[in-house]
Amino acid sequence: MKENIIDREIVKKVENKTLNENLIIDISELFKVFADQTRVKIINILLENELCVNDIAYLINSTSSAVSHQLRILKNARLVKSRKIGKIVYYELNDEHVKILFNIGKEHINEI
Amino acid sequence: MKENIIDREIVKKVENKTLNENLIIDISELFKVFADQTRVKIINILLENELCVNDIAYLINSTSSAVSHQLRILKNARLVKSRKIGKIVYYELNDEHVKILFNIGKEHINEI
DNA sequence: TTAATATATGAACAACTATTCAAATAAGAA
DNA sequence: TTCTTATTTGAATAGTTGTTCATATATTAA
Repeated sequence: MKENIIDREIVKKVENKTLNENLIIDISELFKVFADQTRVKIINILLENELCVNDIAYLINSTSSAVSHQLRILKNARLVKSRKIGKIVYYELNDEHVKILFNIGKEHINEI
Repeated sequence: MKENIIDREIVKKVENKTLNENLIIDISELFKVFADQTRVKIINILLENELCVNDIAYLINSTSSAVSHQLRILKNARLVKSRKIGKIVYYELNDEHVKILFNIGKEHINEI
């Protein structure tokens, strides 16, 4: 498992600033949520409007079941929040981080 | 597949601003690269120093083979670049977007 | 009450992916 | 040359995950 060290000085320097394991896990878990076409499509159409499950499904050409599953994942990650009016559930983005991450991702793509 | 439309007015409004399919795919592909603990660990230790494969493997307690596989994925996504000196290959982050995405991800975690 | 609609949920399946292992390169040392 | 080291690579395996399907729940209308 452990490999030989090539440059001991740099390794020691870096060792002192490594983030703790749990933060690394949390960060990768957050990005996992963005790592799916369906969820990115949902985030994209929610950028400026709240929408209900059926309309989301219609707009991304999917089923309400598939969308509902993905909305649960987005909600668990605190990326969307919802409010219920009668039998309709409206979803919207939870905060600015979502938009910022989405837009920086888009920037990176455009500059490749 | 197609669901009923609940709010036709909003749906029409949103339909006119949907990003094209390819951009959505590219964005989700980009975030997929961040969606793995090993790759996030690699990005984390490369934030301030370039490092060779063996030292990366040592620092994240992995093998050079596993790291090499992941570095290839990071390189294909243009998130890292490398230079070779003798038999040693040094990897560093490719641009500021990587750091920005990483840090915004971290911010989001800290505010949850 | 019954019927229809919107959403949520659990299980099963198929597709994807990270790691391991073995082997192959590539470069320097002996 | 041969040996050792650093890195890469391909195949196999195990674990993960998104969609589908059937069903359940919740709300409104009739």
